[in-house]
Amino acid sequence: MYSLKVADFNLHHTLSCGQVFRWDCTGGWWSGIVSGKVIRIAQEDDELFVDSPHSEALIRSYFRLDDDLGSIYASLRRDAKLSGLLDMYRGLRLIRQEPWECLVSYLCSSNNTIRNIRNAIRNMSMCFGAQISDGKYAFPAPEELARAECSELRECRLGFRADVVRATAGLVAGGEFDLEGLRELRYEDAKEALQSLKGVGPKIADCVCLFALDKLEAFPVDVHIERIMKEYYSACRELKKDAIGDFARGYFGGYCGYAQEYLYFEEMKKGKREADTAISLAEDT
DNA sequence: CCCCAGGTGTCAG
DNA sequence: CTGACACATGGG
Repeated sequence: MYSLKVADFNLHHTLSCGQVFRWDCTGGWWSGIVSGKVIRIAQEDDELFVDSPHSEALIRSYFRLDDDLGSIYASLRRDAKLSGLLDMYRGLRLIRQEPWECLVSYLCSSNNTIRNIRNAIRNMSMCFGAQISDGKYAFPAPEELARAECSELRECRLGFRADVVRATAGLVAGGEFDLEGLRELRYEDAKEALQSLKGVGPKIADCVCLFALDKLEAFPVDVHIERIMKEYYSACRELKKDAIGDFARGYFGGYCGYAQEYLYFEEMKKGKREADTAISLAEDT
């Protein structure tokens, strides 16, 4: 167990905003699995308490604690809407995910719910990943998923996504697709390369670029982002998803990926508030 | 039994 | 190039 001082960091926002799928919070402590090792972590004010075999350097890299949020915020304050979100969710940071787990996670995201995505990832890890400790499993390597039968992946509740996950695992395990190498490419080239994979379109490619490949100018546009962008920015009213991403890059600039995360978190919380309201209204009747 | 969920591939027009 | 539709699975 060790601690480290942090500034402009909010652990809870960072892990709750929907960018990662394998973290859980109990009693103020978050626990997750990164690079095959368990991390337990908690925050009190500007101090982070870490219980993990991972080094402090790994933790700092994973949570992007070296990003200068002050200057990123300054570059994003283009309007009152986003500016309000930056203040409301101050300290929310992008996470530097592992490319392979990130790619598979978002392959599972198409036409799916967060809950089902989390279950599929947990099932795959239990079936094909190395056991770390009681009930804890590493995310399976490409070779491990490449060895899986599609029927076994179906049993992990991947649904129609089983085929593309297995095919992608085969390409990455066989060295035919150099996922790690994409980090060296420009954003546009990395995105194009990802889209050559079956099951990867513009949205999933942008997620991998942003969450795992350090392409902070990526702006994934899903149905939620499309909705909130059209609500906040009249220029987006008539635009399609791809054009909304281009608009965001031009409007917010090179750190628009950070803007996307705040907008997504807000839209997610708004949806949850509406659902809670609907429940309480139903209880009233 | 309807609809929807961090989309994408396919196939008419 | 554009729009409609299917796709497994779980939940409202």
